[in-house]
Amino acid sequence: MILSRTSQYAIQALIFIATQPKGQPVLNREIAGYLNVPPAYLAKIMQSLCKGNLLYSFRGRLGGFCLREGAEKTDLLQVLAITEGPGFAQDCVLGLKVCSDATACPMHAKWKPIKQKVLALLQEQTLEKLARAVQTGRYRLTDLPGGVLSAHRLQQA
Amino acid sequence: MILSRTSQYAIQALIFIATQPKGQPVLNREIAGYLNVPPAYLAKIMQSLCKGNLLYSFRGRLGGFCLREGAEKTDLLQVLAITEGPGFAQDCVLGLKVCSDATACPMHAKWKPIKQKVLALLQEQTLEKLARAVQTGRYRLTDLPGGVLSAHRLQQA
DNA sequence: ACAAATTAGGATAAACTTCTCCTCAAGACG
DNA sequence: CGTCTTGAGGAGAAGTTTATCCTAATTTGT
Repeated sequence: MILSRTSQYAIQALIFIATQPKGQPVLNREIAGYLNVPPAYLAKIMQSLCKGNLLYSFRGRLGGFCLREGAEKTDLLQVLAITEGPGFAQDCVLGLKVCSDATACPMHAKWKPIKQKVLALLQEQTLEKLARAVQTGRYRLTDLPGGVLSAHRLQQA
Repeated sequence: MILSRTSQYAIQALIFIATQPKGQPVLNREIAGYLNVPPAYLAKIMQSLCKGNLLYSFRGRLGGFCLREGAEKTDLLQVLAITEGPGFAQDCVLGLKVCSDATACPMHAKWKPIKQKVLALLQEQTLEKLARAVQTGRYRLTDLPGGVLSAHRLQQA
């Protein structure tokens, strides 16, 4: 798997918030319910996204989370910097501590250009773009519910 | 990280064996020592590579592991099928259980071509090729030891 | 002031990965 | 046959990621 569960939840949550009316806080409970992920665990992730300056949080009634100003322009690489930690973009495929052009593992030369494509892709996908893609109804943010029901509904629509 | 430690050790070990004289068993101890990985853990991995039909194992004096006939042609995707399990090649970036052209996550369309490049790369790298790359001395299979010593020695040789 | 709702944060449990240790089985060699 | 060497395999320790629970702090509305 290329991304940790934490990162997957974080990305899903951020996209979901980006699809919601701007500036109106969304409850952790709502997000977790919609995404079908453990609420208490998601709460921790939301906390780290706040510390990473992507979200504002509000307590009490009318509380919840909403995107910080300009955060719709955040790209996935920035999100992953928070959830996977730095170094995510640099690790060697074979796990070598040092693997650069000067002194490399046997995969390095071939892997490098592909890794750069992956990184470029992550950088070009902003929350805004992903949210719009979901809003068209052609893409899903969550697993299919009971069965294939909703897939059929989508095709009809 | 894209590969588990187990997969990294497995690949390193296989490449190392592929650089050694063919048909002459290599000791687990030697491999672990060379790669600087925990011997007991590597032994488990070697076991699973045997069960995956990539290696033969021999017990007792003159024992050790060597590549099965034709195993030099094994590509990394085949190795990963053993160490990461099937489904490694199919997982959705966002973790959705079902994510196909018909019903996809918002990353799917962009991610698919890149994933295929990654898979193609893994498929084109065989143990044979990687072993040869290491044998030229221009690529390393292990971390630099104390300092940069061995890198210099390799360049001289 | 009080009650209700919500996030913050610490402690800890559960699950998985990585790693270790010990005993057993098998082969080589005297 | 006995001994040494090596991998096989089971049990479980250690570390990390994922998940849960409880209490405290903060905000809103009555």
